[in-house]
Amino acid sequence: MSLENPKCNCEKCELKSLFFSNVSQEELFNICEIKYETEHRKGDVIIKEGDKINEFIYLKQGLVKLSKSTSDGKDQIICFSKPFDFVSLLSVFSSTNYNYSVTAIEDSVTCLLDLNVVKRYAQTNAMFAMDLMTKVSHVSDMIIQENLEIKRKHLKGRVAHVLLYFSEHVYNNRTFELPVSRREIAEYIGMTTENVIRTLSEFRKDKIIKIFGKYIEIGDLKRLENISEFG
Amino acid sequence: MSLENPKCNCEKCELKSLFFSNVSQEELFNICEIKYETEHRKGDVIIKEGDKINEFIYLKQGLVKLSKSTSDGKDQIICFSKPFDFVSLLSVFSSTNYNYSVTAIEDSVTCLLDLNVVKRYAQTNAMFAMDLMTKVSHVSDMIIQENLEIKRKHLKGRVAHVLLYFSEHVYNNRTFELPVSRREIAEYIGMTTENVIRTLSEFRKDKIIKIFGKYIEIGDLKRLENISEFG
DNA sequence: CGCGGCTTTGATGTTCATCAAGTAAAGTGG
DNA sequence: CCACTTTACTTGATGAACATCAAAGCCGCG
Repeated sequence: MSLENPKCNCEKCELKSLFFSNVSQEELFNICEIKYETEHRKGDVIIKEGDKINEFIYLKQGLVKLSKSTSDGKDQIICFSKPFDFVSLLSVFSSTNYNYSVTAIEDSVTCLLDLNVVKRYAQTNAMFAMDLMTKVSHVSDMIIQENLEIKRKHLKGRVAHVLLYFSEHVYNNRTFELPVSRREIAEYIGMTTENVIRTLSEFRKDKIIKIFGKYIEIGDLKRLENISEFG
Repeated sequence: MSLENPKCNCEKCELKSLFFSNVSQEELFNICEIKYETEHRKGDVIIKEGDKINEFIYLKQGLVKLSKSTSDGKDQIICFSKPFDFVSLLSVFSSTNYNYSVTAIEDSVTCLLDLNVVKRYAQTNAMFAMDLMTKVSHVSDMIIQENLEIKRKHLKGRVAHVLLYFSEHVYNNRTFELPVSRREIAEYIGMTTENVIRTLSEFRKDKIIKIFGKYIEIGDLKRLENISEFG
């Protein structure tokens, strides 16, 4: 183990403060020693549904989608995930194989650790295990809440919800570039592509949003929030 | 601490083998010392949405539903839970308050442990923490998978799915008593009560099931499975 | 340049929610 | 125990929401 290992800059990584806070400097070095940082272009598949889980992957930079393909060849999008939402965490401790795919929807950087090493540390360092659990629990909860929220809304409310999600939760901006296609929005909210497009056009006609291809500008935030809540 | 404590029969409890396997006999006695076993009648609310989380509750016997009420006063059912599916586990490690309610849909028995004590053990016993995490992770995964499954189906497929769920997953029998009302099925699959009833009636007319009030007998399993998969 | 995928709009039909109205069952208070 | 109220269940009629089908324009890419 070399302290000069160029890969080994984890002690500066934001990850440390998030869930390695109970891992000693020395342990961290050991974990870093076997880590791989990988860059992914928009569209790259990072994890393929069905693959064996051998690693502990987390998203350092970018944006990804979790999805699952149905028996009739279509895709369902489970959620979108930002850095530190630990995309690979979900099945990691309960399955041997991934039961969904992870795809970059923006250029992204992942950090890959050997799962067995992480597990070994978790089995000996209880505080670390607890931090992991809190994270797993929180991420799962978010997904379940979000799904309930979408489920109770109609088409317009769902589309409005997604726009607000990207605007507020991902980009913190009234103007942003949609990282997903209309079809992907449809796959996320469980409606057809055509109806997503029709709804966006309608919002545009009603001057609630402006559309420039992939770019969206929210013009009337209150109305959009109202549609999301009651529409 | 008394070994003759009448409450203290945890060492015989099935729970032990499930996720206290890495807890020593002595630790188990300490945990048992502060446990409360409670009986609930069908319909009783065990956990109320919004309540502070002070305890670690698990289902020892019976059947419950997890639900959440929407802003417009209706209910959404998140999942049904059998013993050892650890109903209170979900939010316990990520929130201070429950964000759903738990209600007995059959006469049930819960076991209540002090959350702080459980947490304290988890923070010192890494193997115990890992077992907990595996459980949390697995339960969450099941809920997410199940929701995706329902989402991709139409009315008939969803109703068929629910019938098969109770028949195969809960009762292991072609004949069973529905533990939920038609309205609750509707709240679970995200359709209206009327349409759930209509679909059940249709299945009856097509001789796929027999209905005697709450009792259901699956007559044509293959057709029901087919409807669940493709209908 | 042409191909495939993404986007858009319109027309049409299906699926489902809503409204209405009635029966059955189950709980409630005298 | 019975009248009363409420809740669950059931069916039909109607209209709204949404999927499907079709056709055309657009854009990026080999």
